[in-house]
Parts: sequence; structure tokens; C-alpha cells
Amino acid sequence: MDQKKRRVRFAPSPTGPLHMGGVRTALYNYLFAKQAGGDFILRIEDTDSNRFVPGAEKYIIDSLRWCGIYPDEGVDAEGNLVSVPSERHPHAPYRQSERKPIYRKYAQQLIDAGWAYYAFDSAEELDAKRKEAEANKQTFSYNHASRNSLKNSLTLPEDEVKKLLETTDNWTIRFKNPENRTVEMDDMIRGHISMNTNTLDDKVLWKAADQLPTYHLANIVDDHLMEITHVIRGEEWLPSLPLHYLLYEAFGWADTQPRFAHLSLLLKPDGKGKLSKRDGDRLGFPVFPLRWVNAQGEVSRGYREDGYYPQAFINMLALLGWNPGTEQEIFTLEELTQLFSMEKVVKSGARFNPEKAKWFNQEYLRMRSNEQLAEEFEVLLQSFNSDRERNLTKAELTELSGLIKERAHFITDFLTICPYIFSAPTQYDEKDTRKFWTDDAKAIMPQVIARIESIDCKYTVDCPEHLPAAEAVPQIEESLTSLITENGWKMGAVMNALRLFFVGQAKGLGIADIIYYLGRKEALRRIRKAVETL
RNA sequence: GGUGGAUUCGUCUAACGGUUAGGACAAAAGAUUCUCAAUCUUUAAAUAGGAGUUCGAUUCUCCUAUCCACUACCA
Repeated sequence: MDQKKRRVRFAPSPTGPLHMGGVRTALYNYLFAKQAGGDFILRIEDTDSNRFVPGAEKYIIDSLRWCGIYPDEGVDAEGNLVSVPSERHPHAPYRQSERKPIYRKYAQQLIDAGWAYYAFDSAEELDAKRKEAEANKQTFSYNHASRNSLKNSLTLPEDEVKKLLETTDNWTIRFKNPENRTVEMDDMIRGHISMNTNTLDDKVLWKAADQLPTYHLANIVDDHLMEITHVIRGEEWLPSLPLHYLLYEAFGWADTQPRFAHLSLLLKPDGKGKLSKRDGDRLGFPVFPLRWVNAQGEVSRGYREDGYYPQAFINMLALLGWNPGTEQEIFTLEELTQLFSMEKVVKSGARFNPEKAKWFNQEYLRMRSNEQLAEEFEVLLQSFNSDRERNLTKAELTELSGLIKERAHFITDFLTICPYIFSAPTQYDEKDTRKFWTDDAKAIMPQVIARIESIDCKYTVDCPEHLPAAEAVPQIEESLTSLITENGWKMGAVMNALRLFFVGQAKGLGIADIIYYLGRKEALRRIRKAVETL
């Protein structure tokens, strides 16, 4: 039995904000590690100095933390990447640019063993070759077929190679793919895959220009050094899996080679292709966990800022491409950790559905206690700092939350569900109101007022003058309903007249709810005012 | 173009080779004394196509189609 501790890593490149697909990859890694009591490591792959984006690394860490994903290794308690080795972080630094000195000797090891060679072709020369091949409807690739006619240490005399190595710095080290060999691979999600090396090209492993390795070298070396047991990454890496297998073999690390799992991509909600930032802008949903402002000042919305709960976000993400085979859809992080299994990860790409994402948040919102919601509501109200008509007490907000939470997807919906709580009736569009303010509605209004006045019920301690107790709401509702029924009035007309008058576009609440929130006196004041003005 | 991967209701997905192909989101209809929201009830909705293997195929094999990824001194 393999008793080795399970160790996985999430290794993003800090080229911008972390995409929700990246969060899903991180999440699956985390779940897979945690269910076996293993380690989840964060490593930053910043070997491309040209694409480095300031702030992206912090963004990645903050995003994971918002989701409740805390790496065991790589990130300290303050949320900074670790650079100095310690007991907790033995493999530091976790930023590849800081591991620069490590890679050259491994590249050299490959050259010495005949698994790699120096290549001196300039980018322009190769570019020209590609263009030329393209013009002839062919594809140029640096491989077994072409490398013997290109400028490299396989074709050039030894002394010239030495001279070029010493006097120039725009050379690279390339992997020398074996000829006509079938690489047999195993993927935890897709099963057996095989590929012939003749279809592969000799990838650059190391660049003299910036003294940095490319992804392939750095990745394999670091995974080995960090004792990674399972590599769970995006499907876009599947084509380079044979190279990675060969690299492990070339280094003589085949016996400790990690197992691989390639996750399918997240697809856009409509049309073709993978989910991109543009889809979010176009269709009105976030593709990033947190808000992000780029160097040009362009703002990308975030799930956090849009009012999503992190629990709902990761729940939604977890089920996009995985499910436990039962009909349960709502899971805590702990449940996900227990139930997750790589065999149940779906092979095909998952189209992202923003509607379902909202639904998840609604489910989580409903699970919150009224007290929690009241607190969130209060924060929200303070952030608006509006000149609202009434200031509600914590107790009122709590009661209110309980009544409207069934109707909301997000805490921000609270504002639109009951705007009459905060604003004067006069601000609503009179045209809309007038439409429902029919003569028969006007005619019956005095009786409605009388009935409201006559309702006798318990009052809350907080505000005995105005607010009936919560349990009185059905009583009020019933009383009004019976009045209307007795007289054969059109309930809809009355309801609409009242509701629209002081609710504007608000939906879903009954008259009794409104009276309850406003207090009886306030409700009556508004109704009288409505009768007078219209 | 080449290589690899994928293909079940509109969407996410379930179904040891044997089910009336199940659930959820979205949609539609009805109820809730017009409407809207919520809720309840109900409805509609799928195995990409074609061959094979098999008593039997959504499931295994092959072909075709479609989609996706890769094809950089990017990750």
C-alpha cells in the first residue's frame, strides 16, 4: 500500500485576476488533498516576466481565502507567499522567479544525458520558417524531422557551440523527443491515453535570454522537489502530458511521478467556446471571484461584490463538473471534502449557467438566520447612507429580514423588495400608480382605512404605537381579506392601488406586510394622502 | 491542417450492459379571491448519426459529424 501523504498543488500564473475556472481547479485540488488528510500547496508560476501583472498574486491568494481555501504550504498567516524555508514551509520559496538558480542545473542534467540540446535559432528565423510552411499549407515544428537541419548543438561543431554559448544569450535548451515512441499515459479522469512522440515538438525548456526555465521544466522540477503526488490541472495541459511523462523519465524520477487528472474547461453560457471575461460583461455576470481593476482602470465585477456568499460560490463551482451521484445539491465545504471523488468528475466541458449560480446563492441566503441577515442588511444600508425616511432598529430589521428573505437571491435584493421602507411615496412614478387607482378603488378606500384602524392586535414592545407584533400579520391580512370578500370588491384593484402607491415597483408583499413594516399610523397616513392626492 | 480530448432534456447532470432514461436550473400551465414575488401542483423536454458485438447497448468497438484544447524562447 502506498502510505505516502497526498500532496497537491495549485500553480497559477500571475498574469491577471484568477478566473472562476481557476478557482474550481484550486477547489478540486483542495478537496482531493483534504479528504485524505493531505497537503494543498500554492505555488506561483511567474517564469514569464513579460506577462507579469502586479497585484495578481495577491488577488489569487485573497480569492482563495475568500472561498475558505487556505493552503497548507506556500502562504503564511498574513496571506503572503513564503520565500524563506521553515518547518511549515520546507520547500520555500514558492514563487518560481525566486527559484531561478535551481533550474539551470536540471536543464544541464538533461543535456548531459542526451535528453536535451542547445538551440541557437532566433525567434525571427523560426517565425519565418513557420510562415513559410503555412504558405505551403504545412506546419513547421521543431522536432525529429527538422532539428537536424536547424542551428543547434546537434548540427553545429562542438567548438562553435561553445563559442555561441559564451558569446551570445539568445539561445535556448530544447527537449529532444525520442523518435517514434508511443507514450502510454494514465489520467485519473480520462483513463488511458497514448500518443506518439513523432507528433510532439521539441519544447523549449530554458531560455538564456532571461535565465529562466519555461513552464514545462519548472513545473516538473518543482513538482518533484515539492513531492507532489497528484497533479490536478486544466484540460489545456493534456497535450503536453507526454512531454511531462518523458521529462520524469529523463530525470530518472519515473518511480515518484505524480498521477495526473485533467479537468474539463468551463464553457460560455451561450454559443461556442470557453468562458471568458467578455461573456461576463456581455451577459451580466462575474467571471472573477473578487472585483478587479486593471492597469487601464477597467473594472471587472466579482462574485463577492455582487453579493454572493463564498459558500454558495464554491458549492456552485464544485457541482460544475462533479457530483456525488445523489440528488443532493447543497453542500458545505466539509461535506464536499468528504464526498469528493475524482472518478465522479465529468469528462466533458461544463457550460456555465448564471441562473443556476443565483439559485445557489438564494438557497444559502434562505439558510441564514434573520439575525445574520439583519446584520448584513444594516451594513448594506449604511453603505448607501441614504436619506431614508425611517431608521429601523435591529429588531425591526430582523423581523423584516425574516419576511423578505424568501423572495431574495441576494442581500442587495432587500432594497428593491421593500423600498417603501426607506423612501417617501411621492417619488414613485405617478403614471404607474394612476393606472391602478380606479374609481372603485377610491370609493372603497374609506372603508379599508376604517378596517385597518379597527384591527385590534398585539403590539411589539419596541414600538407599541405603530408596529403590530409579527404574529398579528396573518390576522391583519385576514381581516382585510374578509372585508373585501364581504363587499364583493375586487381584491386586485384594492391591492394594486395600495401597493403601488407606496411600494412603487415592489413585488410580492401583502398589504399586511406593508402595514406591519410601516406601522399602522404610517400606513394610514399614506393611504389617506393617496386618497387626497388622486 | 496535424495531434489529443469530448458528445444524455435549452443548461448542469444521474442511470454495475437490463429503469416508464431520474433529479436540479430555466420554460409553460393551474392554484394561491387581477398582476408580480414566493410557495404548491402539473406539463413539456434528451441518449449526435450510422454500423457492429450482444438475448439485450445511453453504457463496449469502429466510422462519420460536431464541439473543445493544444500546435510560442505563454502559462
